[in-house]
Amino acid sequence: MTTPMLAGLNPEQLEAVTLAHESALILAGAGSGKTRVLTTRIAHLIQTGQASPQGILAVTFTNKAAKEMLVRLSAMLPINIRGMWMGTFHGLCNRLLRAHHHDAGLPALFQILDSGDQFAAIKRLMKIQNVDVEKYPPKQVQYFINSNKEAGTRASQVETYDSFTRKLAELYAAYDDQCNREGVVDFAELLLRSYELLSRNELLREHYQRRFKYILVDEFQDTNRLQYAWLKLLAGTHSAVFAVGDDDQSIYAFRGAHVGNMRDFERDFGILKVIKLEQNYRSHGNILDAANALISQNSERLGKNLWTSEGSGEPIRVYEASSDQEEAAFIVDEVRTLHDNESMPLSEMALLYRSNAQSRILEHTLFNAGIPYKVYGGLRFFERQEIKHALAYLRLIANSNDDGALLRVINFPVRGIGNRTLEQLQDAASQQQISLWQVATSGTLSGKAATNVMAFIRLIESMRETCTGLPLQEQMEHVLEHSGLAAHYQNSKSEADRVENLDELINAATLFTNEYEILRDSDADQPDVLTAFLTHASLEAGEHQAIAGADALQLMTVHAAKGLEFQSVFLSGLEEGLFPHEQSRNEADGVEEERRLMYVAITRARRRLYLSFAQSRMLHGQVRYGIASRFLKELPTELLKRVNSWASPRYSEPEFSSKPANRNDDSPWYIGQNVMHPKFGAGVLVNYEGSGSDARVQVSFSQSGTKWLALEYAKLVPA
DNA sequence: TAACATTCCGTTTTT
DNA sequence: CGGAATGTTA
Repeated sequence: MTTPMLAGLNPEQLEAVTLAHESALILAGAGSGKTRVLTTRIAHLIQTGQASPQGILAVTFTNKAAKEMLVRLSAMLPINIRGMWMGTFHGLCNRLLRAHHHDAGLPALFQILDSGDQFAAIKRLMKIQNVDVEKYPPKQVQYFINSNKEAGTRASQVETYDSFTRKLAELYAAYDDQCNREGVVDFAELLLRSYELLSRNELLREHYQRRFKYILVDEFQDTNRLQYAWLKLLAGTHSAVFAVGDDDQSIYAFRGAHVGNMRDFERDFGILKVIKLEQNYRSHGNILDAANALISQNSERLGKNLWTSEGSGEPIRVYEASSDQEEAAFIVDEVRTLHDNESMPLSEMALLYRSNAQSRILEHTLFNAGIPYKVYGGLRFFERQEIKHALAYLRLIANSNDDGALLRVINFPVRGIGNRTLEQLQDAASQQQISLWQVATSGTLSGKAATNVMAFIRLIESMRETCTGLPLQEQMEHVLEHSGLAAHYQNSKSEADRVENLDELINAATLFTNEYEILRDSDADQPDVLTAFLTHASLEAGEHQAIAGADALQLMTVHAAKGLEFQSVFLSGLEEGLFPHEQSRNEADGVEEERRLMYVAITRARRRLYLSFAQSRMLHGQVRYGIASRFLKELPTELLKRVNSWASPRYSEPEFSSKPANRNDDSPWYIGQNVMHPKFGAGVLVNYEGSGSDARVQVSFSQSGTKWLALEYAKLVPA
């Protein structure tokens, strides 16, 4: 009685999909069909009548993952999935808080601050309170607030042991007051508020506990403590929680992810059996063997070994470059060869690096070679200045107490409202503990400033009046036109792309409205379309790169590559200090997290993997000399193949000396060596070529620049 | 208020 | 070195 839906699942996948009403931990290795298992289980539960769509809550970490699940699910199930709660933690918390905003102590139209908005709000608060930003960097205050919220700690509960932490706790309290006055919540607040709502309100809690018989969690290793507590609360004692994750791919500890949640889950939910998905459908054997060998060096693993039914494939290619430039040149050459001779699409190749700074030289080299490439990780659509400005007008229409929105646009475009006017407004506002809007409308100001401010107030009010009841895209057009934003950007010649983005924003509004109407039909208690759109803008900031289409090489950090796969992967900068990053050495389990990151990088490759490192690299405007990453030495040598053109045969056995490699065993010269020349003085050896009597070395002299010298003739001595 | 100069800083990042 | 953020001047 196997349904077609279950056909093709391997035994472990099948076991996971068809589990009865019990909580389970699914250890899903990279490329093991995790998303398929999740979606098939949901479909199976519904199809067999074990659950109705409204009895299911599925939570993911990113919007992308949520969307993918939704798409796959609707392809599997003919029926509408209305009533099912599927989304990110933040999205679901938002939904809960909208539905019960009164019980949660929030205004119906509360707005959501993204991290940038939050940062601005904190800086604003500190300025009003005259806090020394040298002593209390706003970034640190933000981190303090967020990590406390993620630990479930309110300002009043923070343990303070000195004047410094007391001040931080004080700022935390003041910040929360400010948010409450303005009717805004930050990301962490969405979760904490939602957690507190459920924990305080027994009726509500029991209602949802009864409703969600089945809870499914994706990327469980990335959950933080608050998210886990939220899940536990929601699950109660009767829900079956299906947690899917991979402890070996936990790479977000630095932002609060707590892998320990996996062990806690086993304990707290009395998990009897952990299902391991270890068959990999992505990579060839050599790549998996390398990944397994590497990750086995970590302690504290739940334990898992990937395998494939496919062959071992090609060896992993290792390239040792003399410099970052040469490394880039090698990669570009190789990319071109793969593309031209083996007709591999550029989009099937990824160029990965540990830190964003590394992309510059790679981009530069690619650009000069005329190879199309696409870098992931820039500004996202809804984070752009012009978009934020436009949305600020809409936010003010929805909620005029949003001081952050008001400050962003009260004088943009310029309306003759300068700093001194704003200071007057701010002083009065903090004095009376009311919003800037309330001060502005109360007639405290006088003179020309008052006239200008009143004109602004009237502008917003007239916009609000006109927009009420209009379709979203018409509201957007009206606001862009009457705020003067459109004209402002049209008049500026250097900002043509901003005009395009604003047009795109109108487009986005139209698209959003169409999708939202369908959703609203199925669920009546959804907010109005404007609030929903503003929420969407905060919670889903959009793609990192707007321009899609043309075949292009994919450039990104290893973090950004998680979840993706490519035919060929180039992993660059495998040097101690860079990967593993030197800062990771000070952190508890820092190197283990870096190793997991390396594991993620390796397992992105389907067929071909290149690992490269450079003996010298330009960093912070200075040449730095590095040695091969320890991670290279942790890979079995029989899986590797050195591909340096100059490598002498004896180096085909990979060997990464702790000292930068000599070319000849009998040569005293190595890259990075300090040398002395009778005429040019002190310098550093940066490159070499040839051998024997033809050997030449490149030396960077501190006084006389960089020169090539024939070793046989130059009177060079080690220094 | 905008253009220009200066200073600071430098892992990874989604919501 | 290069950018972002802050400070200074016309």
